[in-house]
Amino acid sequence: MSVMEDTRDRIVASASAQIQRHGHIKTTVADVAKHCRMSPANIYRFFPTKAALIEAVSEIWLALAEDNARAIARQPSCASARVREFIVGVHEFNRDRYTRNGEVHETVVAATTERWPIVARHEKVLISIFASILEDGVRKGEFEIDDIEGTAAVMIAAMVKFHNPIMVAQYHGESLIEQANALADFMLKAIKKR
Amino acid sequence: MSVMEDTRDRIVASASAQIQRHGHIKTTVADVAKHCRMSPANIYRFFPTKAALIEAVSEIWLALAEDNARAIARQPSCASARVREFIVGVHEFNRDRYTRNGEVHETVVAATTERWPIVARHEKVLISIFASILEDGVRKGEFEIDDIEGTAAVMIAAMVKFHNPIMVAQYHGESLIEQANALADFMLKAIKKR
DNA sequence: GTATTGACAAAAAACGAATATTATCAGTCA
DNA sequence: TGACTGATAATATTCGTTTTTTGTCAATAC
Repeated sequence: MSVMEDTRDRIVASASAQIQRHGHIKTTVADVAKHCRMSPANIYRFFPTKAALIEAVSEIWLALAEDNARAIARQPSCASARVREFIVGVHEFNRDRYTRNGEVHETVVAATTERWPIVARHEKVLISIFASILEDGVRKGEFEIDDIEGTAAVMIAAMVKFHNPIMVAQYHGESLIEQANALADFMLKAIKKR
Repeated sequence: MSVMEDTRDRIVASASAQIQRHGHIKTTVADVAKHCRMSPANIYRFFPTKAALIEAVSEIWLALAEDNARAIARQPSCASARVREFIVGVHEFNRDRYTRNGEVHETVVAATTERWPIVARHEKVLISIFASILEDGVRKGEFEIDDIEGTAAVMIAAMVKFHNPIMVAQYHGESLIEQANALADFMLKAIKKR
């Protein structure tokens, strides 16, 4: 079975490379198959549809964003600093993807627009990572919050302008770092203990 | 000159009606001209391009949203209640336009996506209306805010998920009223005097 | 007997000629 | 003299056709 998983990974890696070059619309199952030296039909033994393949690729890209968020959450700085870093850092991650890897970003935008299941899951993960910062802040007496998960969800919703791939592309890739910092300042007022 | 302004208004009204029926893409300058019983060429005496005409129509629709926002800001309730009403009410206004008048909403979405100048102006107006609520709250000792205009801008940015026409359409017209209320609760914590 | 493929139907996309739309401007009409 | 139009060039869109792509499955190969 390991050989099958290996083949699956090769397909995903090849699809990922193709999409980065040509975008997910121009990338055909036949292209991916050719680069894997197999027939298009064989792809369908591993993925029920082309969409499922693209989804598997997108999942990896979203996981990169989650890794980035987790790295910020685990930093040794105080919780307030990490809240700010999360808001600004996730924005910058998205913006970099837009400017440096347009095809990848476009695929993530499609996933968001068409509301693929992986995106809802991704949002939940981000909320939970952000909640871990809040929880830490509460434990250390930095923050005062009743419902940590609920507050994390509300705060993530307030960050939509800076985190949502559609919005990041919408603002034509311009940096909203100043504004993101201002939002951090504002939101910290709501949770800081005094 | 009043006769010219009158003609201009007739053109805008006719275009508005046509767009509501058929959308701004299917509406042609010839259609609008026919309904005004004039030649297409004459439209161009009043508007340099079709886009300028659509913009004039959109301006009126955005003004309706501003009127709605102003009505909320002027209510006799306390500032906190008006902050909540603003957040929820502007969301509901957008959602209603999406569900009840899809073609109009689609045009506003195009204006937002393509960043027509009127949209930036509209956002500034909303910020200033919202700032008037904040100012009132500060004057009455309800809120404690340093930079009122700046805070208004940040808070409007945090409402993007609920106010931005693209986002409202994106969420498929579903009601985010619960979430909007939760955001109001959260943000009020940041500005309420204690 | 499991992995893989070639052949193929259904659906989608690309293409290109025919048609419609935008926008201009010299000229009419009142 | 100024509001308006008809004729028309440039551009964009539609629509029908061809080609490509997606997805299936019985047949093949290892």
